Amino acid sequence: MFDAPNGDGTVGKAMQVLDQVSSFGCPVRFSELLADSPFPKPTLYRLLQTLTNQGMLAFDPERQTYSMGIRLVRLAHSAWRHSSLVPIARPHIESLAETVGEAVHLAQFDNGHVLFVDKYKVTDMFDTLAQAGKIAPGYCTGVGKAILAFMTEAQQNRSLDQQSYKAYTPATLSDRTALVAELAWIRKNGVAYDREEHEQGIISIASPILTSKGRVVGAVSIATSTNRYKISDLKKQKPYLLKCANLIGTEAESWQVPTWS
Amino acid sequence: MFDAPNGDGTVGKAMQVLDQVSSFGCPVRFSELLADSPFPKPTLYRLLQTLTNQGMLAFDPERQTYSMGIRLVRLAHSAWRHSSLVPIARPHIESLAETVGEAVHLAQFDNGHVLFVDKYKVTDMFDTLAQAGKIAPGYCTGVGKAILAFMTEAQQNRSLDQQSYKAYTPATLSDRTALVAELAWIRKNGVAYDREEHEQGIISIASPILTSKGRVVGAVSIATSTNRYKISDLKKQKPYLLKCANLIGTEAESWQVPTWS
DNA sequence: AACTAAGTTCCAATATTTGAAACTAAAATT
DNA sequence: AATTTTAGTTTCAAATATTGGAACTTAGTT
Repeated sequence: MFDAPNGDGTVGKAMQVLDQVSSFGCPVRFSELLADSPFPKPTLYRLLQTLTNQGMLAFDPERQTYSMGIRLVRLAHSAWRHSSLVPIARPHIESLAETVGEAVHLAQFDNGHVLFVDKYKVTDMFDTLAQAGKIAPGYCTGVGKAILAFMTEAQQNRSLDQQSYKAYTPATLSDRTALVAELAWIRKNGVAYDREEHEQGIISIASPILTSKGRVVGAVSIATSTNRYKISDLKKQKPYLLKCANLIGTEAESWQVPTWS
Repeated sequence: MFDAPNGDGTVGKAMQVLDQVSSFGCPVRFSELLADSPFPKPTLYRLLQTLTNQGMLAFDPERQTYSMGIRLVRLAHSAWRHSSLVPIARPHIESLAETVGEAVHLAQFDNGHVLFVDKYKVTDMFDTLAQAGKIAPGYCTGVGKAILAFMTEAQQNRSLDQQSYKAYTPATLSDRTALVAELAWIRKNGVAYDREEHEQGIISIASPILTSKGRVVGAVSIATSTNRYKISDLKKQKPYLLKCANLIGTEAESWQVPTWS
């Protein structure tokens, strides 16, 4: 065996534990973690201790529970400001949202998932923060499909394997074959549509953000609700969307190109 | 030697590297990192590789630079939603901001620094996200002093050692003795004032958030600018501020108590 | 073409991590 | 109150991953 299945040493294991705690989404006990951990008891125990020491996790001694640590917020602030598309994309997203009068999302890809890094909605500017950092599946969102469609074949295969293909709604493309066909269409068409595939009543049109060399670095979407608009209405916004994605792509070029494996 | 000065094993070192990259605040080359790294070349090299593999860092192959990884944004989202005071404090902060008509900040402590986890300003709801995750020094901010004043002696000593005591403005308390005296006063008085100690023209009144057992878990502040108000005006808001801090403290009690060492 | 600096790999010495088992503390049950 | 069960913590020798000096390979200069 060469090229271990995953996990680089102790650090890799520690990150796996972080993910696990994060996946619980609420303070969690040692034994709950142990129950579905690949690690033996003392190993998990020490990893948790180390991470807590480091402020990556927080431990509540009264309830004996672990949750995500505050240090992550500081580190992520850095990531968000410097490493994502946000700083470049902000002005373009704002102006697109104002032109079309609907919510605009900016997303990047992280380990098979779509990660929303910014959002702008004309009416309520509220939940920007609540949205940033949120994740959604790749196979059933507009932004997800737009990114998947324009990946290299190797990246795409790897990502398609990571999808759950759970049918969130009747419209969800819930198997790989259907998705692959759709991706081919998207690649030809240039934009992806979400026809209530993730959430009933929510539709969107999404465009990949490409660098001049054709590398996908993220996606922008215009999202709306079915009781306001139909897919055919979104289709009319395509030129604005493409222009926005294009501007971001060009500027991202001369800035920074993140890597996903 | 027993009990190493800091750093738990490989994971600790990896986190140190993350911090270092974060402190650059922009994409950074291997050699720049190496220049002020305590680690020898191959060690640093491998840590960077591991972290990049894990998505905690992003590597731009064209420019050969590292920056913070997108995975952190996902992890921090979790932290922000579940482990901070934000979910409990939100409504109270909003209502305080509306009562007093000024910007209200919510902060927690992270490794000697003040970490802003939420902000509410009546007029512009814009930069909530831009603010969350931001850090500021402990010794020269209202929230920082409020938290320091109410720590246990052990925590306080540890934190006082971590301050830089840099004089940001003429009003900055730029040595430990002066700060200790001020903290004693704050402890007696119940609230801390920032008299343009961090930023010229910005003043604030801050209250610690205490649990019923007297444990500090964060701080709230009302901040304003000197061309609108004076410290004596802020003093009048003290009862509202205390009430808000108190409500948050009580609710935080029955929720979750994070640990800082 | 020769030189320099930046980035990458080797490999034996070394320090860390590992996990079965033993132990302790706290609940739950008799 | 005594006993059993469960959850959390520690031990320690064996197994393993990490370490870093030095050598090597690129890429960029002069």
